[in-house]
Amino acid sequence: MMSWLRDAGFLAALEPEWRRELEGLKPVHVPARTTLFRPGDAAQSFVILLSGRIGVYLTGRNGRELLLYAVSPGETCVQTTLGVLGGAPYTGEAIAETDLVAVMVPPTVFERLMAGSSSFRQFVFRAFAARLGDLMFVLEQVAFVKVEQRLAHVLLDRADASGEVSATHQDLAVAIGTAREVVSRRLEAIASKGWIANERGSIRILDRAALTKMAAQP
Amino acid sequence: MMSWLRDAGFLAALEPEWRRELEGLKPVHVPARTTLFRPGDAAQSFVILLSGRIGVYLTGRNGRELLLYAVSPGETCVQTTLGVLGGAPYTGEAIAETDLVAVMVPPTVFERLMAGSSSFRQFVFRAFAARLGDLMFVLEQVAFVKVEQRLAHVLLDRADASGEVSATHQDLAVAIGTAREVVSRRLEAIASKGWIANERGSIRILDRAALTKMAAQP
DNA sequence: CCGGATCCGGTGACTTAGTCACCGAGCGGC
DNA sequence: GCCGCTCGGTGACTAAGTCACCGGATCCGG
Repeated sequence: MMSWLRDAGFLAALEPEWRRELEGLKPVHVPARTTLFRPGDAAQSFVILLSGRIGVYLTGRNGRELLLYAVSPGETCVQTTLGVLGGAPYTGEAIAETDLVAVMVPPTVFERLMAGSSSFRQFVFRAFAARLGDLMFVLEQVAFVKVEQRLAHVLLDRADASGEVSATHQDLAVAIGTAREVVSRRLEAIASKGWIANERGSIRILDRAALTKMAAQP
Repeated sequence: MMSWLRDAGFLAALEPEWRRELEGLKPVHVPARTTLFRPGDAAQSFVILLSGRIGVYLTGRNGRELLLYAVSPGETCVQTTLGVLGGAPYTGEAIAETDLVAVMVPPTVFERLMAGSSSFRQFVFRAFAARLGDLMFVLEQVAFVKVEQRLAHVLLDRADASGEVSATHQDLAVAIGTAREVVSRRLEAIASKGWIANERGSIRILDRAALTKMAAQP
């Protein structure tokens, strides 16, 4: 049987003596829509995602939600790690958006790897830096950028090759941190300029260039 | 001559053989109001603050600023670390708010300590976790909490024993991520209820209990 | 001690965003 | 076909942010 680590490209530089340590761990499967962590949970392991996608959300007291970042294969859910190693409780809510395959690295193994492998340390720090960057981006958007620009940005970001964005207004509202009604009204305004077309459950982009300009402008 | 490390309580658990490594580093002095890092800077070392205070700010394209967190003695400026170790550019702006004394740990020494000392690793991870927590708090406040509540919160947070808050409206606006005019108007509204008194450059809290309730309510 | 530059705060008018309450159309399952 | 749910639309209102401008307080150099 092939090792998952051999298939995954992201730890290719790992020293051979440490490869074995990781290869011994068996990947776990998780069905879509599972809630992986809730605020206040104490995390138990360092998670490396092999396939699927995890969404990490922040929920306000008013019930509104905000997408913090998505975890893709080869990445790790940093907040859980900090929970284990820094003693902090989990502040976001992680939801499996597809079926998942992931490796759970227990604290003892993690500690050995951090002590022994400089390339593992680099992997971990890069992951931290990337997540912190994601968070800073979201913060900047929410604090300083207008809804219309954030909306244009997320539409471009989520569009497939044909310009189709399959997301409900509610999904988009969570992605940019606003209310559903606001998204509905803005989308209508943009549609009236002929740059997009609204359908039930999806949006079709008609003028990518116009949206790009809209996302960039002050 | 005493070692700075002996005076500082925060790395007391560090193994003796690694203490020497850190004690050899000479603390540097930095005058107040120095800009330590700007967005895009590549950080060169792991910074441990011995005395003074550093403010880390995010600046939007519209010129508005937002206080991300403050670094106190015994803490580290995490973003610079991630810059060194994760290869990410610096996203915030760090300003010395008082005269500073700090130890700059060069990457080579940092790498040795991370490899060899489990208590140093713990120190670093706790620092990361704390900062990530700060960031999540700010994000939640900005995304979901009303200005009036954020304002009450920051006033209580910054008041001295006698209830005096020495900060301009602009300072408060940056602390809660809004515009100066908005702070002025809200403060006036709160003052008209008799809970605070506005003076030039400072606010006196008259009714702590009322503010506390205001900060908590949905 | 004076004059100007700068900092601090106040204000009106307006735009943008968020909230609340409610409705109706589309869609899926039985 | 009917029920119940998701999805989106709307009006009315409040909260927040923006812009332009003003006047008083302070500070500093001469």
